[in-house]
Amino acid sequence: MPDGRILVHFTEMNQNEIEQATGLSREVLRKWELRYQFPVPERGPRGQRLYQAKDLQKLQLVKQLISLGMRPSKLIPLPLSKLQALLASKTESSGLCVFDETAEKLLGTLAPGSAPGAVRQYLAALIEGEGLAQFVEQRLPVFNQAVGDAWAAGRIGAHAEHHYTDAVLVLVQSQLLGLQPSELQHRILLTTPPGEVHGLGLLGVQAALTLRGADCFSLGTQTPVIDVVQAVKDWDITLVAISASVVMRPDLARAYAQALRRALPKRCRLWVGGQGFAFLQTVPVAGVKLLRDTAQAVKAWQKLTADQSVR
Amino acid sequence: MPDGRILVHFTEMNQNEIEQATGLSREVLRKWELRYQFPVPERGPRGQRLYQAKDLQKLQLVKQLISLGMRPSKLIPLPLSKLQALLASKTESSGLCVFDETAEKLLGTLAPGSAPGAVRQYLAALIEGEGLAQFVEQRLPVFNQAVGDAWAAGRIGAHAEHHYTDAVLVLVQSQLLGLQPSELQHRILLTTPPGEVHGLGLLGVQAALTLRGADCFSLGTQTPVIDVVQAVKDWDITLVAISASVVMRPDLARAYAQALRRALPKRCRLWVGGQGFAFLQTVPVAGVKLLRDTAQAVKAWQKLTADQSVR
DNA sequence: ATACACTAATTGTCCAGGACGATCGGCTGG
DNA sequence: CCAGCCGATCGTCCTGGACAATTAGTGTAT
Repeated sequence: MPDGRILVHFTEMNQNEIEQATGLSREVLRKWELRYQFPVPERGPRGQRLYQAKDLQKLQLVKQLISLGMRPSKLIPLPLSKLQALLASKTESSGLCVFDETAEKLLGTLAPGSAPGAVRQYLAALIEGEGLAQFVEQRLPVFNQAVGDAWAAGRIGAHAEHHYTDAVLVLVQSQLLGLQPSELQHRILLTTPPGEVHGLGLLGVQAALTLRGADCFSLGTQTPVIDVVQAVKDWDITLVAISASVVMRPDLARAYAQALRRALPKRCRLWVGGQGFAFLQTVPVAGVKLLRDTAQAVKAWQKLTADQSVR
Repeated sequence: MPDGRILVHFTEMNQNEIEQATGLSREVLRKWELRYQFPVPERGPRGQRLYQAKDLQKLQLVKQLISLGMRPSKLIPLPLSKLQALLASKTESSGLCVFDETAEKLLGTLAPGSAPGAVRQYLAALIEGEGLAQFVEQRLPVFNQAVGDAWAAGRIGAHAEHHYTDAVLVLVQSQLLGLQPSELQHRILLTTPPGEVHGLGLLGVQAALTLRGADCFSLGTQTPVIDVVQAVKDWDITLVAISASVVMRPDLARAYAQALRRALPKRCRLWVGGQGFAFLQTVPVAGVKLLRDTAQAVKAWQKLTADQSVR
């Protein structure tokens, strides 16, 4: 039985590693060090910062709380225990934690100590039982939220989240393989902005639309504007769908949407979705359609195809 | 018919965009500007650098040539045409360009102007015809190389490469779905270092080993050391396989391997492969096994299981 | 008391210029 | 022809400062 807390093997990490582990840039960490005296790293022989593994957890907690709307200056002076308490109260109060029996079972298959193949088995059984459409539109959004929350709350590790992602991807994609598009007036291109590694939201849309006969092509995650544009020109794409999760910084998401809209041909539609684009609801960008969830995407797709058939 | 060269829509990009499009960091670009007077960006109202789209191609070319072993100071002063000529001669002379009829056909399905679904159809037919094992071990390495070269030579766009990756991933993964592991003495964890986005090499190994009864789990790409360690503890992994492509910087690859070896339990084996780890052949790291290709991985796996059965 | 405008503090990003270690290339002597 | 040395190259990290954008706080008018 692993105890899940054996990180003490290496006590020092250079800023490259800390950047990868926390998602906080060098520059931000340096400013924090100057302004709040945390984290104060050791120094190597040439004066390089050597961050200590013991600071890692606090940094991760602080980052999560910031993404929940709190301010760095209030958070960083707090001790670890306070931060954990804060996070717990925040995740509960915000109604984010969904109470769903199926989702709870899923989290059980991801919890430390469970077999690594359990998730896939569980998901496969679920798809088998209720069908892909039901799974993609009803279950998947709840599951994704639940897994994200469980990770944020520390209930499951980052590796478990990746493992869940992998399982969903494999299962859903293989189900989609056999389907033939019936609606040939549109070609849909799907991807996420650079920096956004979460592709599951997109997968949900792809599955839902493919089930309704759409002709979808995925570029995977993190496609620069310029490559999206190339693909659109090359393949005569008529609809681009972009997804971004909460972890995407809103200003970067907005910049991406604007740059893309500017660079795409006018006749190509641009749909964006996911919590990373939620801000568009208050401040829309011309020519960019915001979709709150998979269901809305399906609706929009049905409307689109209906309109075009009439003509 | 798209002409593939319509990038003039937006002429200025901030350093965030240029970083994503070229893969060159802010700092490197600034040093180049100081040392070689290229690229010299426009400046925004606050003095920020606004890189021009016209410099993009040259930067990409220079980067490719550097990765082929040339020096920046020799390359950057050259005009675009010289760089293109250099790249052409380099890719030809280095024997990298494989002459393989099947690979040529594959590239045909990826070339500008061809239908976006063609790759998947072609690959599916190939797998159907010759079986997964043959495809994974014989075709895939050649294909990956060919696609990578074609991208480097500008024959296909970055989007086409992503599309190829997506197609292979979906097809192979769905084929693997039905297989049950028969060799239960080892659990294998597969991933790539942070910064390495190419997961196809790994997929090849995963497929080859799964076909031989191994129990493989993929964490996707770009897993920080700390998360790999967590997964190993959590799931009682006994073998970790890491892959890195040419684009991975050797020093970072080495640092990753060393950090991982240090942090992993002793009883957990560590295998690395791909061109990104080729340098290990001359300067090995203790406790890290280098595998040149999928075939060698298969061999090592067979040896491992044979040894263990004897006991 | 509530709404609103306006000022002050916070915070992330960018800039300039410098230092340094690792690597590369060429030169020299054997 | 080759090993070893030395200078040039090149990417990374450092410091310290400026600034815009956002947020928080204060005061005023209705």
